[in-house]
Amino acid sequence: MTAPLWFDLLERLAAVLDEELRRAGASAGLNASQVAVLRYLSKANQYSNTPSAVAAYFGLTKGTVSQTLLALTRGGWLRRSPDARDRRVVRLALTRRGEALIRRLAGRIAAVGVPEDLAPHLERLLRNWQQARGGLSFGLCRSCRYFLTLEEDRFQCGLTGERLLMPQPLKICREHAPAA
Amino acid sequence: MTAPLWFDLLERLAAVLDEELRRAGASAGLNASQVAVLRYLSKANQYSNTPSAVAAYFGLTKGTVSQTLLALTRGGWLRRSPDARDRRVVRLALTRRGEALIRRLAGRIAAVGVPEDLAPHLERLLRNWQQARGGLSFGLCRSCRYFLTLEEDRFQCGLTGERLLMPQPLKICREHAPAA
DNA sequence: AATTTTAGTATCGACACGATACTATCGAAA
DNA sequence: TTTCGATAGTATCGTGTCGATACTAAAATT
Repeated sequence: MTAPLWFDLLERLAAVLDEELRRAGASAGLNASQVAVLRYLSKANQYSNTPSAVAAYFGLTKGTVSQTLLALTRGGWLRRSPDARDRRVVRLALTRRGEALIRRLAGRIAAVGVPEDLAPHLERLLRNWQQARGGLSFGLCRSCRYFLTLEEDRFQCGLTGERLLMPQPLKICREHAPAA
Repeated sequence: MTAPLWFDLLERLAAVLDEELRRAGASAGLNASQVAVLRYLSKANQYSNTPSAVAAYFGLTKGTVSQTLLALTRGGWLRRSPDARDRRVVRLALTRRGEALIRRLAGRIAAVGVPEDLAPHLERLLRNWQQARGGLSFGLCRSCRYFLTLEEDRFQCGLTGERLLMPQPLKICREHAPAA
């Protein structure tokens, strides 16, 4: 029993990605995990910018994530604020420093020339794999089964009923459900 | 400046992969990094089963890798043996326990149904990215510029001149050079 | 023979990670 | 409305990762 070729290639890509994250954080004294968490939070929508969402995204325990968030907050990369409606919840947002770091990383990545039609293939792989594993999809809000377009530039979440303001539809949602 | 979509998808795939590795090692008391190293060594050819090759593959320092290999050796997952020709070199090989663990992981992955034409896309992405970064490719021996087929089932490395016995051509090589 | 390069180990400190135990808040049921 | 369970999060401990630095030994070069 040997693993399929796509898995071997993905492993190699993951190693390269990890090295990229490590390099991006090195000058700032951050490690790859910390940079990965900042990246996630820079893309998380209003339902997904909490410690438990981070834990679910990376498949880690709340305790582990709590530690990483503590380090990032101490370093001034992250800001924590209490949720207005549910006082158990902590909202996480990047500071200006954090955003600048993520932008620098994005700039380096954007320089990599890549075939046009790649993204759909990666999406298919991700969907199939997640379906086989039965986890959450963490897809883009806009691509969700519950995403509603009321009019031009007016959107709503069919699950919570809340209005979605603009960059939210382009972000990651922990409640994301793929189209049926 | 925002990162391209393929990078976001790859990040998510890497998180899922990491979770898979963590799960595979959990019952054996191994973490994701340790499982990743075992996976690499299960695929490394005769030029690539050494501590420095592991370090280069993952973009880590020799010291870091040395620690991980120590833990794996202590746990009986890995066997170390001196190289005959170069006495500085340590050769690494999985023990039967180590191979069994990797086989179990491969079995779970093989159950994931994936589109047929995926691998070429991943390969293109990997080549482009690595070219942009200027690192080693760690491709399959068989796909190397220096790989020679003498006759049916007789192969040779054009770089070292050595004969390559069979499963070597199917494995990863640290000296791999993509076809021009 | 002297020097440089390469392969690898040893040790330290910061942090990741899971496990366990804990607090606080929310929500539902009696 | 009290009780009870579920949920969000933190605290602490032990093992291991990781980079930095310093080191040994063998090979390659001059």
